[in-house]
Amino acid sequence: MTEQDTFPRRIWQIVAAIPYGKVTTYGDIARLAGSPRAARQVGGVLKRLPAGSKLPWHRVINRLGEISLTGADLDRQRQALLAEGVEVDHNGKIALERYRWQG
DNA sequence: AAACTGACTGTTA
DNA sequence: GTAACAGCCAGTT
Repeated sequence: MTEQDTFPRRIWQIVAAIPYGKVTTYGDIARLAGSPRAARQVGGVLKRLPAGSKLPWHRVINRLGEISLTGADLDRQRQALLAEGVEVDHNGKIALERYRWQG
């Protein structure tokens, strides 16, 4: 097996496992990936996703239950979440206790 | 190799 | 409720 075990690959695998209609946080993904202090790097991986990726990156939000993106990007993520039934207010705030995914 | 960057988080005030 | 700071650590220059 020539498969490498790189940080981005672990992140991609975890994000791919977030169920439809659920969300999780950067910190939780980092913890599941085995680098509990690498929440920032999780954001870095998602930011650099290959164009055309089918990963549900929009299901990842911050620990306060808010979308971390701004401007047009925030709006895109909000629309993607609304489209799968996640309630997001106009500021990008989500009821984390209600939609949180526990891997 | 070294410096810089940042889709984060916890603490402090 | 806000804002400022300091750790954090993998990717990019």
